[in-house]
Amino acid sequence: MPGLYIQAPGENIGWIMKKTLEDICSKLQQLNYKITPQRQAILKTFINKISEHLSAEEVYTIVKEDYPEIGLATVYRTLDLLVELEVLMKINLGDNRTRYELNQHDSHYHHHMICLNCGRVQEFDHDLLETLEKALTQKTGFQIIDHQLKFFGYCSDCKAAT
Amino acid sequence: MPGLYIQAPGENIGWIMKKTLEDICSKLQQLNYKITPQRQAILKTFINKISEHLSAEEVYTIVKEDYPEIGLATVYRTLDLLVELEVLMKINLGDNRTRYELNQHDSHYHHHMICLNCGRVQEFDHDLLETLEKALTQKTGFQIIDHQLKFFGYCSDCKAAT
DNA sequence: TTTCATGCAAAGGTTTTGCATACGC
DNA sequence: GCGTATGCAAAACCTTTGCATGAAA
Repeated sequence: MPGLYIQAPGENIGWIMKKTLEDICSKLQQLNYKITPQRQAILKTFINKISEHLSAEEVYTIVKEDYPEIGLATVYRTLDLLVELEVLMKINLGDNRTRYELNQHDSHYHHHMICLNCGRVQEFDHDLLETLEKALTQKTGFQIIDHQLKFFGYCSDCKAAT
Repeated sequence: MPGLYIQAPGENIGWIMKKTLEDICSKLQQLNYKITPQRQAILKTFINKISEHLSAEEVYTIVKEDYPEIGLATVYRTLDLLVELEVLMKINLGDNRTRYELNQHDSHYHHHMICLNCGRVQEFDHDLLETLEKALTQKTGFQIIDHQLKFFGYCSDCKAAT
């Protein structure tokens, strides 16, 4: 079976299909974007670091290890492009900088739990929201394409420490 | 009955109790913060503009009308203080700037629907999420204090226009 | 060869900070 | 009067842009 498989964090709800580097590159190619080593290096960063929430600066630092001549502007331009192509999505964790994450079309229900004490970000996948979305569409006529859900609170470790 | 009452936007689910300026000022006073005209002016901005999502610059512009000598740094410092005191909460609408909103403890279930076409932000209150939160706490031990939920899609107007 | 992508540096925008002054209590 | 809050200006960040060069197709 083709594709990289990752396990959903937090709980054992099965396996989620992920795009490979080749899939994304052929998408770029079809749209007449060039496959440069910089773009590949940035893509690899996300594919290797799945379920992280990287800022542009963090991507820059990671990519610089393998590709020291890359410029920060290229990182920003590539991230913008990948968001445009829906390969990545922007998220915000409240620290005044945009963060990026692989856009998992297959795991649409992807939420963050942010600990107010230690700052740890956990993920949680759940499809219960589907009911809420249906009710919302019925009542308001708003057609939902995507969502972002953040829970703020205290993680089990911090709760235990008090 | 004391308190300012506002109607929940989007649908007619009743009236929600809101904090008055006096309530918040007495909270400041109790914590030994000084009641300055600048702080009052900023608070009034949020109380008068309920259900808006103001950036620091927007607050600055509005307050300047009544209080032209105010500085932008004061606005930032006051907003930080009010977030600290849980009078306001930070939200992010994806436009690279922090926005602030009255923290409605009583209407905990407060979500945003952001139109990908026209950028309109509607609000939606719903308590269905309670079930999801309970399931999440049971499974992960994460104690939820607050949440932010964003739906991205197309509002009824934009959907009709296509 | 043509066109697009890159790197650098500068500029733009938002948010924070240092410090002397002003003001609430 | 004491101690905090303010205004101003500068600095610190994050992000975008212009332009000459370099590399992909």
